[in-house]
Amino acid sequence: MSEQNKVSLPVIKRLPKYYRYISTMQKNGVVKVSSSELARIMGTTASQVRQDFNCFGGFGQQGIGYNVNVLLEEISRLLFSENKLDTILIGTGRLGRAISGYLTAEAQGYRLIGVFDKAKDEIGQTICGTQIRDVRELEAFCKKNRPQVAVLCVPSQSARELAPVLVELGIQGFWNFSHYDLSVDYDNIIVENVHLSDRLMSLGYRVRNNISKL
Amino acid sequence: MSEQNKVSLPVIKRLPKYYRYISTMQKNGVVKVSSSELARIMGTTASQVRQDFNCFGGFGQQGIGYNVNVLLEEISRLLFSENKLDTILIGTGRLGRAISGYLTAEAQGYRLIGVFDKAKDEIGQTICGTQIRDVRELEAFCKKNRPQVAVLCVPSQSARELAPVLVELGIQGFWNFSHYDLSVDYDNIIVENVHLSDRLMSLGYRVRNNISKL
DNA sequence: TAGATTGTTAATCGATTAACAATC
DNA sequence: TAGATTGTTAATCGATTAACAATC
Repeated sequence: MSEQNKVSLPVIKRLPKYYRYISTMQKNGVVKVSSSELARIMGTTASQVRQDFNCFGGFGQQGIGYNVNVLLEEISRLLFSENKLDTILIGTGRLGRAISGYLTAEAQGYRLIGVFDKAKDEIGQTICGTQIRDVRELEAFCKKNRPQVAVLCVPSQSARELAPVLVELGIQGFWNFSHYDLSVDYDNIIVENVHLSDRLMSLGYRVRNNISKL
Repeated sequence: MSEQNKVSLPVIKRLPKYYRYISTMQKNGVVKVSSSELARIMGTTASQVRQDFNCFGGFGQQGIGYNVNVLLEEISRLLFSENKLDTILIGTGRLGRAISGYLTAEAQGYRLIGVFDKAKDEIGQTICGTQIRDVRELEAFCKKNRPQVAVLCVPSQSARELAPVLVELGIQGFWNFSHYDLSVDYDNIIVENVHLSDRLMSLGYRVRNNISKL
């Protein structure tokens, strides 16, 4: 995979956006699109569109443009995969429940195989068809089922305690909703942080100071 | 406020992180910190810390470092404000409920003044002490109460329909959980997008291609 | 062939990092 | 005064944008 070295994080983070827009186009029966048209719709530049696609070898035809079906197929191939990522979720509070619903019902490329909490009254309940397990079973469960991804919907102190255990158990990627910054303490793991409170704070700053331009 | 022009978006997005770390320090009784120590703890560089703080005029003392109390006070002053932002939330599905709980209980600087849904069986229910209103009352409610921020926890089609109405009603900032890209269609509004599915897709790409480094 | 549009190289822009003078 | 550490200017780095040759 010499592919990956050329691809910067900003490009990777834009892939889902391309996926969204191109999916819609396909649904609407659009057959072909040029980089400039796509850029116009997405609010970016034609240069960026072409640069981005060329990180992965280039999906277009000179003089013609991009075939929507081909484009969607290539981007789907990049983002998804036949072998889904086995995923566990820890913390079944309101947010945890919302996220497990999403993971079960909508998320492509993931399979939610276990849900954990430490609260006695949560354990045993079923959410989205999965029974909530005692977090004390986590280690045994992971050793047996080898999940690759962990979703953390717990307070930051719990996240801090869970992190070394989960890393040790072979978790490669974290979807982190806690305030704890995993990436500061661990180098070789992959983390997507969703620090909701951070986003809300910077929104507030921007609203009060009227900073709209990205 | 000549302050604001010098401050780039990356800096603004880092403010909450500073706030988190410095709050913890204060709780732990730390009195003084240097840019290099703070950088070490936060996983960044001393240069960046000093540059960031100096966007706002500089909070430190040459030769000494930064006083934790002063630092926290200054950053709090930037992020929060005595006059809270009046906020409405639309969409009371699982995610909407989780977010309204968060807005009511934990979020600083915001006041949740209205919650809306279109489903008959949701309307009239109470979540976190707020009664769910019919989305058809939205216009009248906004004209009367003038909220500044709207939280969108609805599907993208609903978001697309709501956006022009809300902008017209004077909403300045959006916390957008839908897949619809508000910022493409509207220029002068402030949007914090939380595209959960996007983040999950890019996490998957990174896990499968083992791209950990930020 | 002429027009269109990509793939790719070059130029620009902005953010991060390094260096250092100011000063506590 | 010497040591430490900021504030601030300069250098570097990386990402975005522009330009253009290749080619359908």
